[in-house]
Amino acid sequence: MAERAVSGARTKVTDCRPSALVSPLGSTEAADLGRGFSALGDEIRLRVLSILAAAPGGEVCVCDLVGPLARSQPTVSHHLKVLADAGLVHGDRRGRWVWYSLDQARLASLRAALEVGALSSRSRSRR
Amino acid sequence: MAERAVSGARTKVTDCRPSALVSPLGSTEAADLGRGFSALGDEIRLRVLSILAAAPGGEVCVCDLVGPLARSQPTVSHHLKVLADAGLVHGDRRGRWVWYSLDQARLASLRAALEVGALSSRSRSRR
DNA sequence: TCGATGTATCGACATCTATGGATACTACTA
DNA sequence: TAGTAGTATCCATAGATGTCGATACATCGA
Repeated sequence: MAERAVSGARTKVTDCRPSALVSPLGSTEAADLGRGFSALGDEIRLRVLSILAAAPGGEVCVCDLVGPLARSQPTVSHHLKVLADAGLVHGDRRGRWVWYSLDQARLASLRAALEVGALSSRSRSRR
Repeated sequence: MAERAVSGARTKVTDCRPSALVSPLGSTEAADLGRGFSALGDEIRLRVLSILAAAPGGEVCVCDLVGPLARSQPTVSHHLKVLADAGLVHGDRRGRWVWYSLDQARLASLRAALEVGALSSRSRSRR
């Protein structure tokens, strides 16, 4: 492989073959994290989470999201489903309304995954 | 609006109008975070970050990614561009090779954004 | 300068996703 | 039992995205 320059100067290199570099993040875990971050990768959904986080009691009725988000009710419902499927929020029906709240554990696990240490080693401390 | 049940019992409610609930996360910031998380929302790209994080010296040559990721060279290049555009990695050409490394500050800022406190209040501590 | 090698870009394609209107479902109320 | 209101699902559509072969670009060595 192309050896790293240990201190500025490169060692003599003639080829660059795929090395024994083993990804410390397995496909399964990467896929799970990917689903979580993918759900976070949308402005509307981030604003939903933000509203939930800021709400007194930590929960918000769907009817209180449609207005601030400036999206149709079906679209808001769709985003809530994406967030729920990703494990980031949880809906609780009470009568006609459904109240959504954050899943802080899931949020914390995604946050933890962004630590360089977590990215590079999953050997121990499986969150 | 549909008032929250303060302690189990709901107060009498007759309607549910959009409230003065103001999203504490502005559209601009949400869009920027969204770009970051969107880049993280892919298995291949997460594995790239993982490999970078685990690499001695914190950097890896593109040629050492194609094999482990089991994707074509153009595809790997595409993903690296997505990560770079999102500010998550940085490429450095040295001769024929390009070495990529993590942008740990960007990673940290995304991680910080996932704290419930950060989600709910951006008033102070603008990271 | 020419050939070889590593990387990025282009082009095309299949798939995924955000969006919202129409509508079904659920629960409250008269 | 209707009628009403809040939410979810269905459907269609436009745009975004992942993938890779072909090819252009950049750099090194002869």
